[in-house]
Amino acid sequence: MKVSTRGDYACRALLSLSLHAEGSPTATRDIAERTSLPQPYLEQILLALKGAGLVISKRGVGGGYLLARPPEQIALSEIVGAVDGPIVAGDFAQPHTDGACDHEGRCVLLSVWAYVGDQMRDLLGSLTLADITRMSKGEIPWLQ
Amino acid sequence: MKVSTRGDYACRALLSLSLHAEGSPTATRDIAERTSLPQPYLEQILLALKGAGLVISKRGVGGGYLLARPPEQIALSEIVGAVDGPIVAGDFAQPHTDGACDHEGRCVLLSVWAYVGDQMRDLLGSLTLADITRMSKGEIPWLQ
DNA sequence: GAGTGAGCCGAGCATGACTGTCGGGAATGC
DNA sequence: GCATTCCCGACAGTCATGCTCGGCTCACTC
Repeated sequence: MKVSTRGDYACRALLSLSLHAEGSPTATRDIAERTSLPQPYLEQILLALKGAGLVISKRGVGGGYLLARPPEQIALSEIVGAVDGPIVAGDFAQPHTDGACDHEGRCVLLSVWAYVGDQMRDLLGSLTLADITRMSKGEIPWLQ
Repeated sequence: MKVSTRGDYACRALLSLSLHAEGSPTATRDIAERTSLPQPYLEQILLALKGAGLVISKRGVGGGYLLARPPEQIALSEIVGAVDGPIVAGDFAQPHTDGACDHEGRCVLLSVWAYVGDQMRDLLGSLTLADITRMSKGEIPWLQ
């Protein structure tokens, strides 16, 4: 799956929250400034992240967003999945709901795409927000 | 990257060629019938595959397409790359061409997406047309 | 050399996703 | 009651995708 800019933006926003975690909420505007993302768009994204339970929000003056869990417990797969939909390698119709494969090679390839999607999900699942936070701080080397 | 229906179609077409390899070219119409893909669309795809050097064509009566190489030497990454463009996890602008990272976490995530794209390319590069041909024939088990 | 079967190729088109913007409503705290 | 901030729906512009159509070109055969 190709992660869209939404997925990238979501990760950058959460990374920003992780880098400046001080217990108090961070306003959308501040996140937008720090990451230089378009603020209204970022609002939508944060809303989706809230819906997925990755952040919690606080309204009113002094409100904003907080990570719902420690960064070690937030995988990139969750972030991307929350804003870009399920992580799959190809979104095709389900195979043979009523019988066997009707056309040459169709189902074999569907299984291949499913496998690739699984691998991708595993990979993104093994990377946590804490990991990229440490990378960002230079504490651990970047992925080569 | 999400493989589009084009990528899926391309693989199915080449799989069909691999399954019915008899030395003589196979016409687009026959491939379309066997795979039940829309023929005009399939034409475009085969043209792209030809451009990538994966198939060779023969014009005129009795013409059609042939695999340019034995199936063992055709990786899925090549097929998908030929019709869907380069296999990447996110097609964002190149980072810091003129200096350092300007915005928080941007480059770290770019490196992450690049890494994920590499992993995906490796995975698809390790699967050959011969593999899925054997899977299709039931000679080896499907990927789980 | 005329006809036929096939690949080649460009144009076009409908649909939907993606990337945002905008305006207003609702909650919270001073 | 007022400012601040999240919440939410609508909408618009652009682009990729999936696919069709028509005609050209090449090669083989009779």
